[in-house]
Amino acid sequence: MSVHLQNASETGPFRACNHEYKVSCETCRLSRICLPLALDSGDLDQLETIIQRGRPLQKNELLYHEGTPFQSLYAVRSGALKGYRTTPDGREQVTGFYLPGEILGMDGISENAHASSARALETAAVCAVPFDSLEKLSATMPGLQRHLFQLMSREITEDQLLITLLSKNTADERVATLLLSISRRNARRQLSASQFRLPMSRVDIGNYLGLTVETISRVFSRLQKSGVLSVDNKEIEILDQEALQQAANIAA
Amino acid sequence: MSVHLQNASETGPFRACNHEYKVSCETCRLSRICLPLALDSGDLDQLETIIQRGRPLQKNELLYHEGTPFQSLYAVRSGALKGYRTTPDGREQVTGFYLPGEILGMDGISENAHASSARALETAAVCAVPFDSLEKLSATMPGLQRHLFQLMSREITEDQLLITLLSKNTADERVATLLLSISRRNARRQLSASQFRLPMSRVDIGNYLGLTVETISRVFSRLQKSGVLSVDNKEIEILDQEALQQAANIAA
DNA sequence: CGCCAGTTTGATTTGTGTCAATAAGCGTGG
DNA sequence: CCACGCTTATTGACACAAATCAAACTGGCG
Repeated sequence: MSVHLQNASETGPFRACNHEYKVSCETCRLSRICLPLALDSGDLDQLETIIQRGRPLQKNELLYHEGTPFQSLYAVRSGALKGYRTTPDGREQVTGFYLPGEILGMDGISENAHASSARALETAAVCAVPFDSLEKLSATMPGLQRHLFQLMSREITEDQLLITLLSKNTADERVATLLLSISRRNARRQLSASQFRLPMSRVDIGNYLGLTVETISRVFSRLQKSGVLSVDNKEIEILDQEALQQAANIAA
Repeated sequence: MSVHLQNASETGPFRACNHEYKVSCETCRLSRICLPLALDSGDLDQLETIIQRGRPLQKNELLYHEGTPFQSLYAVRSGALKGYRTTPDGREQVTGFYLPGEILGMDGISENAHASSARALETAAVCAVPFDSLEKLSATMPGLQRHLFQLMSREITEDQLLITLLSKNTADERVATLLLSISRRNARRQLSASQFRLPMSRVDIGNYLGLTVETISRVFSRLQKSGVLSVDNKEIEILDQEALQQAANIAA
């Protein structure tokens, strides 16, 4: 299946390396869309004390693996990751892509073990937030507690949107919707909404959208031929936002 | 679309009726699988004070509607409900079925408005738990806070399972998986795992599984002909648990 | 008892998967 | 710097599972 089945809790970046990665939430330009959102500077200092930062993950490196003990939530600082589950017959289902400022790992809470795996799609820096500390902290910080509830609730509604997409929409609509989602998330980080590089492969896109690689490729070709997109491998330019939204068929 | 678009917060069962529905978590036989799980009797008393119980919902009655203000989580006491979202083009996507002891409404937390709607599939009794009270309570009751996090986390992993099902499995596998899920949830409530009545229509099943009514009907016929099931409209008997699990293709 | 929503079954169409082959990136080492 | 090999992406021909269209049947409820 893969050569990257190491146990992240033993050999992962947060134990194997003792370098200091001098970054703080306070100076992080993602703080307004990340965990710190909604915290005043006093509370932020407390949060700061529990956050761990390790060496960046290499492309294809595993952050955590399904079944291993759950300890932390993770915030993406740079790069991108994919979340996925392995089906009982050994295939992979990509359940989400995680871009800077986004939080992953919440599916591990219920069983105290990760229900999915996470792998870096490119070199990626990640902050680890030990969940037991976060739990204790959130009991004394109503804003944090609420933010965590909201974060998990948002994940639920986003999963429901994906369920709807998979259940009701055509290949073209699915791809268009994903592109619009990435575009919007880029804009949120002050990046271009119309020009960007996809961090994931066609295989991952197809897997995420319940389609084959070939179909993804065909859809890209079609959208390019009709002048909606300019596609150069992973480099995407949205030429006609309007038309792309049309193609997504109002399922944003 | 529907004649049941009333605003639940104004005309719903928790305001319209002043009857006392004398039930308590302590005497409820669902308490071990519901919210009270993991609470000692002192904490339970506190929880008890915030829970509201209204008159039962009629079949097809709306519990809450997407877009309306979020106030409470709901626990199913009896009957069954479906959760669904309306797509931008007016179709419906069923996102889940809720049986006694199960909690719904968590997708409303992130935006303070319900992201989905919930409708009774049959006469159903429901407990409402005002979320702001629950939040305050959980700040002082670590067990409750943890339980809520776990509940939401479980919802996420279940949504991920549905995503995988929709993305990777055939019609037969999807139907078999749903039947096994309902069977397992019945068993959890001490009911028969092999004989039960489906509370939802074929349309709802198809909608939930991303298939048409006709396909659902054909799958039931096939499973019956091959001796795996006995199907009499909504009355289901699992004749060969083993074979059904086989049909679900290890995607439990 | 009759009506209408819900269900079943059949015939046909279609979007996407599968199989196959070529082409284009990209890292590695000569 | 180019040559090599491997992974990833594109394009085409064909197959198939499920959708669609159509019609008959069933059963619950007024």
